Amino acid sequence: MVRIITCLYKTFQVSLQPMEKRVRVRFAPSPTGGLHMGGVRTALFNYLFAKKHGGDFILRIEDTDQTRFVPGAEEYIVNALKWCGIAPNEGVGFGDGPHAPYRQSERKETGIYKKYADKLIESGHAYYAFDTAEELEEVRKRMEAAKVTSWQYNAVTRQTLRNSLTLPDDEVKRLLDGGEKHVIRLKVPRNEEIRFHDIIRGWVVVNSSQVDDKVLLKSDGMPTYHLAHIVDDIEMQISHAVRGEEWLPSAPAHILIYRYLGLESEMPKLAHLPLILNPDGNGKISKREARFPVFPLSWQDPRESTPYIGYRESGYYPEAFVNILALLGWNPGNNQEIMSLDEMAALFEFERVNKSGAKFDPEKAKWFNQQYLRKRSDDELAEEFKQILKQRNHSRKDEFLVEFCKLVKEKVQFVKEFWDHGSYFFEEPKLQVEAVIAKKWNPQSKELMKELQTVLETLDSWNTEAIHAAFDALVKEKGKIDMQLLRVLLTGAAGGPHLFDMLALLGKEEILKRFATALKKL
RNA sequence: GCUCUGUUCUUCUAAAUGGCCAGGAAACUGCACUUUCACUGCAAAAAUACGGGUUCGAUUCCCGUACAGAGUACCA
Repeated sequence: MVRIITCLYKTFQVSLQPMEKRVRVRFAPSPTGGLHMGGVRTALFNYLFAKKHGGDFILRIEDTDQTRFVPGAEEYIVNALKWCGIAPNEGVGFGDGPHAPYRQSERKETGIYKKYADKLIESGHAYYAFDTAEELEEVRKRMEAAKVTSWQYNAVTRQTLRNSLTLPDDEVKRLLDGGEKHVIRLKVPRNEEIRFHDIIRGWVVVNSSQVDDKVLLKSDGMPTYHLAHIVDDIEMQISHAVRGEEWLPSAPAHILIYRYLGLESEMPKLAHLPLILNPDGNGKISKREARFPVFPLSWQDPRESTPYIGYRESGYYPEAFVNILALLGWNPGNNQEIMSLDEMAALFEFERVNKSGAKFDPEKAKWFNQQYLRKRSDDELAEEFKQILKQRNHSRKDEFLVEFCKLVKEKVQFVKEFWDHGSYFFEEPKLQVEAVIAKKWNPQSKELMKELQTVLETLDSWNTEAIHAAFDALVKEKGKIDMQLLRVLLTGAAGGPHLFDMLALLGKEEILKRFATALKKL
């Protein structure tokens, strides 16, 4: 009877977990390069979830692979999260906290991972393996030649390899004492059904025959991800492990580790996020081929010569960037698309995260930025545009810039585009004989323009209404004046803001000067 | 190859535990407003991968096929 109850309990353990556990989530990247948008989204979902439940959001650096360490990557990650406005409240770069250190390489020094690995050895759920990486490589090659497609170190094959399960005890002891290089592997049962629940995907069942005897502790003494993240999640009292879909296949191994450690009841709930896919073609986003930014901030890989441009440098607002990311795989259930972090957090839940991967649409991303740009006041935009103007060695009075932004605002998606759409407000227009002029320029229109010039010259007050009135009066007297021709003459552009507004802003002196040069040139 | 996970308009997606003409957004097209471009408004077009079941009824449940993604390391 007790057995049955225990068995039932084990089966439903996950769902019987107390719900009151404080929400503590972590983002745990490895510093192997710049953090790309997929990683940022994982961080974002963690952040939103923590925020919604008033929990903690932790940044842990998983730097257990010394060979892949990239200088600057960690700092980049910290800066990226800050720029996005989703700063963790605990962890590397964010003031640490009660569970310091938060870098696995430093945590390793405390012996914590070894302790857990030894525990598994003691309970008979892990063993020492002395096969070198080269030897195993050799085996794999041989098996491949023999048409065995995926050879694994597992319940069957470990019986023919050099490990503490096949070697005599005294031999094992001798090797260990002699400092022989070895790893510690998880002893995965041969044929056992492993069930686990994912908040996003529901129940997943995998047979243990599909999971290999994962290395837990490497020969250099470092833990692998599999061991390290579990130890840390337990030690840091993580309530929900939120990570990318690429971890789903190894989740069964993780369940086993928790189970063998006797920690299944303390195991964090799992949520595997869908991937962000490339807009054209298939597959995940590749930083090399993408025709849109992949990184939040520009990233210069020390191993490569050309930097990758970031969203920030492309002119995206962090609010827009984060908003785009949030809606890739999640939606609030209503039709709202533009949301602040606070609004998103209030609405966020994993149950509303999609199971399938989402293709990223760069065009819609721009639209998002445009929405946020429009929310800015003309004053704010002027302030932002001032920087860009400065780079071009121009400056204007604030009042001019505010008015300029007001006129051009509706045409742009990015602040930097103010320049593209209105450079002629700051520089002399380039008067090329383009199609418009070629078609419309003749002695008659030239005469009209001259007349207009004279009329404007005598104008006392210079504002939209006065210019408009003067213009109308002239049209009444002399006939129709081609607005587009006039525009091209004065700006060099075929389109733009309302003509009279533009004249008013540019000022009488400047307009008359432009009339003069245009008439002289043509 | 094997394992796992997916599959609603071109794209992101909605439609609590099966039930009104499958909804919204981006893009595209048209119209209106602008003596321009844009903005805005309106309109149009556009989907349940395929084949079987279960059911009075399936986007929703089950099976198969196809396609896609991920994993298959002493990497994370």
